[in-house]
Amino acid sequence: MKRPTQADVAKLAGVSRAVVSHVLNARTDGPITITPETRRRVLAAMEQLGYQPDAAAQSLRLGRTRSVGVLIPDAHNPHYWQIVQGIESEAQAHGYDLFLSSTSLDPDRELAAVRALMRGRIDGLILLLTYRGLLDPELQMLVHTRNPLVLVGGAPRAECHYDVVMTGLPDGAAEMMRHLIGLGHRRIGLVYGVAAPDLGADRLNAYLRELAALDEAADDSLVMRCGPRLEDGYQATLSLLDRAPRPTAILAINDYLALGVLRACADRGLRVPEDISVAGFDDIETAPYLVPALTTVRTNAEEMGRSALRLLLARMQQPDRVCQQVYVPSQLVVRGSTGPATRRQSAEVQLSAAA
Amino acid sequence: MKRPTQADVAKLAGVSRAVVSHVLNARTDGPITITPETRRRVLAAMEQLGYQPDAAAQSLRLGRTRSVGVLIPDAHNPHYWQIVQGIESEAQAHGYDLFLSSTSLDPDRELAAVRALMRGRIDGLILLLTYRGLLDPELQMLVHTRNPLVLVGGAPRAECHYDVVMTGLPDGAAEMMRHLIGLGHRRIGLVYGVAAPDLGADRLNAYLRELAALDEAADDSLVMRCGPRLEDGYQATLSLLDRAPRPTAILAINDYLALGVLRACADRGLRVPEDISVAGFDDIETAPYLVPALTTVRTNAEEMGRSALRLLLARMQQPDRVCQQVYVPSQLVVRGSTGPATRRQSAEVQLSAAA
DNA sequence: TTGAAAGCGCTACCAA
DNA sequence: TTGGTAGCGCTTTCAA
Repeated sequence: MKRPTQADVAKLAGVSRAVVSHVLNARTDGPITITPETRRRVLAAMEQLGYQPDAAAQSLRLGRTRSVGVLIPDAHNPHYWQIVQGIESEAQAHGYDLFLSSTSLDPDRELAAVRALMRGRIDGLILLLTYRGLLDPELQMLVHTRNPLVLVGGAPRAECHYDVVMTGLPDGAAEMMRHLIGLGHRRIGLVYGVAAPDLGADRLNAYLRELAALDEAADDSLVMRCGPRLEDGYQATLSLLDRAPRPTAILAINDYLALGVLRACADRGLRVPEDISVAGFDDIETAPYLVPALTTVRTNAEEMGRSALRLLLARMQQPDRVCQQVYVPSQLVVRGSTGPATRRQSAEVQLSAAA
Repeated sequence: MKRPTQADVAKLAGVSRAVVSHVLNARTDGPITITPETRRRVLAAMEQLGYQPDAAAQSLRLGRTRSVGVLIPDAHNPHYWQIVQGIESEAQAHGYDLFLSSTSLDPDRELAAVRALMRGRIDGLILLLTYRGLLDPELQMLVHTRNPLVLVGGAPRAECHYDVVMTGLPDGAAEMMRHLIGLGHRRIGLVYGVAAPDLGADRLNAYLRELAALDEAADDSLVMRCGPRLEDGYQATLSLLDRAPRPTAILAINDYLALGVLRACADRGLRVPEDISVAGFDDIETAPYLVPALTTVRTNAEEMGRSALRLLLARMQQPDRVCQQVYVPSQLVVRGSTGPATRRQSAEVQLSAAA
């Protein structure tokens, strides 16, 4: 009841194991030639036995596994799943399998994934976002030992130590701020719900810069730092809404948290966008179907995933090539959740402040 | 610049390769004993060289990989990701890695995953939902060749050929129907958006049964069959809403599609739940944060995932054990998206029918 | 208490 | 055109 091996196939077909291997790998390019008849017999024998080459033996022999690992930081946010999907489809297209591991920014889990790489379990690793636990020195060590590695979503940096897929979020966030400011919003809250302090730095910086461009004295008092869970975003928004004067617009660090923001606004009896504007980042698949449809910055998650895998494959084929930073642009998508800051809205704010 | 092997460690520590292996596997149970001093030297050598055992060699030798595969049918629906998360966390807890593959019910991709199992790439396979491509005979063949296999979400069946995690959706769907009927709804639409005809059979049957209990002459004219995409659900709902008389409630086959339903209602100017009630299935994480919060049937996705992995592990340890069907109960969760079918609502229906 | 060696299944080099 | 065979890195049995 054991799995059949090449030897079994060879015996049944009346040839040597080497021939079976050659037939299997279609080694007709070099000096090897197999009689069509022999070939047919071998294939028939494989079919009859239900033979499948053993992956472990192949990996051991060839020194590669045809599989890549992916590490995601937050298994709840659908945005990451979208990136994984891009990676997965591209991997499948190239005949690679995907190892998936989720860390909640847990250094132990990250280390486990890195070890999987170093144990030859996977041929390369894709990290979504930058990690606290996996600091630059460790990453550089990996690269130094010539382990293929791609970072997705890292900020662009002067020195390039490993391949990176960058988002256009910094530009997109600036565009978003100008959109809101253009609508007359001045008190714009930011629900900064991230698992690690600098995971949304790109958007935070754009937010602060655009506000400062408007008013030298702008501060970050409307930035609500909170955790990455939906409930965190919800609670953060509630306390933002209870400020006086109340913000006229709220920006969530991503679309996922924007759901919590919308809920909080509803619970305070505020209509979106008439009473308050709400927007997010990522353009998750459900964003256009929300009521109201969510204004956001599209980051093209699937494309990022595909780019990451392509980068990884290129690195695997050519370990010494100069490292690359691929830029996947983002763009503002205006939908129904943002609208003008009206006079009436300001009046309401005065009232609630007085109350 | 190659990875260090046990031989390198042995040489550096001045012992034989066998000793390294023993130290590595903490083989202190049997007749083997290693001097603490030797042990220390070996560990130091491993540390110094950054030694990691080679996974392929271990798999080849041991005949197992400590990894399991998961096949998901629809990478868009967040419900499946929730199940994957449950599988992943349980797998991690048991030291197993996870191979992920998504098929859009594509038989080729399913076959590829099954082959991965048969090639010894993974120790076991978890299939989310039943498949068109992978019909019973094939599955039984797999089981017959003693390949560990678990199905998640299959309907309960009399003969049990493989381990299954069942949902309580049939009961939950009946409960949901009684909830709507109790609110006075009679014309209840069903947006049946599935990738394969019978993937929602449990809910469809409950729907039809409860309607028939109410009115012998009930038919399925309010069942809108459509694809599994958000846009499909949206379009299906639009045509449902344009019926006269219009349904007073719409049930989506899952929460994901319910988003499309909510959007369609909004686009037709209908308020939920005042003008029309909407509900779904699964209780995806965002369901309580939608506006209005979604009434649904909770299926406990993470628990299903964890159960599936436990079942798989048990099967792997004991290939001959009698096959099991684990039941993960579901329960109705009433939130804001469902409300009474009011008289006014009926009047409106008349009006729109007349118009 | 430690070492030698077989062999897991495969690929690829070399000889015939 | 086909067959013999070394060896990938590891575990484990047996001998010393």
